[in-house]
Amino acid sequence: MKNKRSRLQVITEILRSSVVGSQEELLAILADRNLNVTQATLSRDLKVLKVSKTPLANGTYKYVLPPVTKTVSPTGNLSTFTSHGAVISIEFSGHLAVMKTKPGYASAIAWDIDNKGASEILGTIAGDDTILIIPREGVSRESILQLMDLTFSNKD
Amino acid sequence: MKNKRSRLQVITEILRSSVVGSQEELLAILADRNLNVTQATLSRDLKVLKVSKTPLANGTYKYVLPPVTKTVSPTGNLSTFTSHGAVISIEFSGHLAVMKTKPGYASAIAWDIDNKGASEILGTIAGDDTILIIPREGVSRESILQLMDLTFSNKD
DNA sequence: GATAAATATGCATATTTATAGAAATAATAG
DNA sequence: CTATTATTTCTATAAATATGCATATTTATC
Repeated sequence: MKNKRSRLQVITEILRSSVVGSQEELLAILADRNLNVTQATLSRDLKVLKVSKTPLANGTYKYVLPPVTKTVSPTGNLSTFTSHGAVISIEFSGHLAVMKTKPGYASAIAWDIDNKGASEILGTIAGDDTILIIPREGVSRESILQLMDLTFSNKD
Repeated sequence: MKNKRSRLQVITEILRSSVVGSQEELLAILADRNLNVTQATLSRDLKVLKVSKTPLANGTYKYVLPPVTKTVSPTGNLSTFTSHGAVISIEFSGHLAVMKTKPGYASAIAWDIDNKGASEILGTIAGDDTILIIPREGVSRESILQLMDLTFSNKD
């Protein structure tokens, strides 16, 4: 159907922001948003999204999205920092991105990021091997990754 | 029974070393090792172990163990600092935590936090007396506090 | 356009997983 | 030891999830 892509998007948003313990539950939430599908479809959606069901400390369950860690493999057009292999990973939490680098590299790489002059990025803060990247509002994770010349290599 | 502990141990070993796609399957493997339990018990075991079922790229499923939280390094772990009063406070804003320390301590403590290898924490960035702690998505404030060997003095 | 191929969905149902008791086993107190 | 209490496990079953197949919808090809 036309709306599969957007449904998957909505599902990830829901799972990112709330604790959902069963497909029935998620089904209801989707229905609230006028997304009416059956449990069968949902099961398949979750499979596509690689969402896993995991037990929580409080005795309940939660459907969790796969980590958005992209282990780094540079695209054709290499920036200096990715080609040096100094960037280890980038992962998101909320609208923030955290980039891990080799020890000592963070400041240098952060400088590079800042000096791309990309409007998508509001600013960076670097420690020794960690950079906090603060995107502007409304900037997607994908576009940040693209900006960093990173491609996905999600693993199991 | 007396062998619950060891059974859980065996289960983790199995799950660590092979791809198991259903409880029935795991059940059979356990039976091979003369560990005869019912699926009901297994379901509870997996719940205790916080094992999650996640879709694989090849269209099948796999039971995966939770990320290992590394045990503490011999010297200077976090509780040393917290118990000696170098950590002044920790407070949350959104999903971020900000820890205040005695002047000059921040980097050292941040290093300790990083080196706990806790999967709950995406990264830290330290100044002189302030540490920004970025938890992974979906990680509760409580679990961050626990991780820091801190207890609550108030609400949420 | 028409038609073929590919993709997505629902229905019905099989399969899988979780849980409420009851029963068994172990631990503890007197 | 015996009674009491707590754990662990099982049986039976409920609840949740996955999937085969038929149908609808979209996309590609002519």
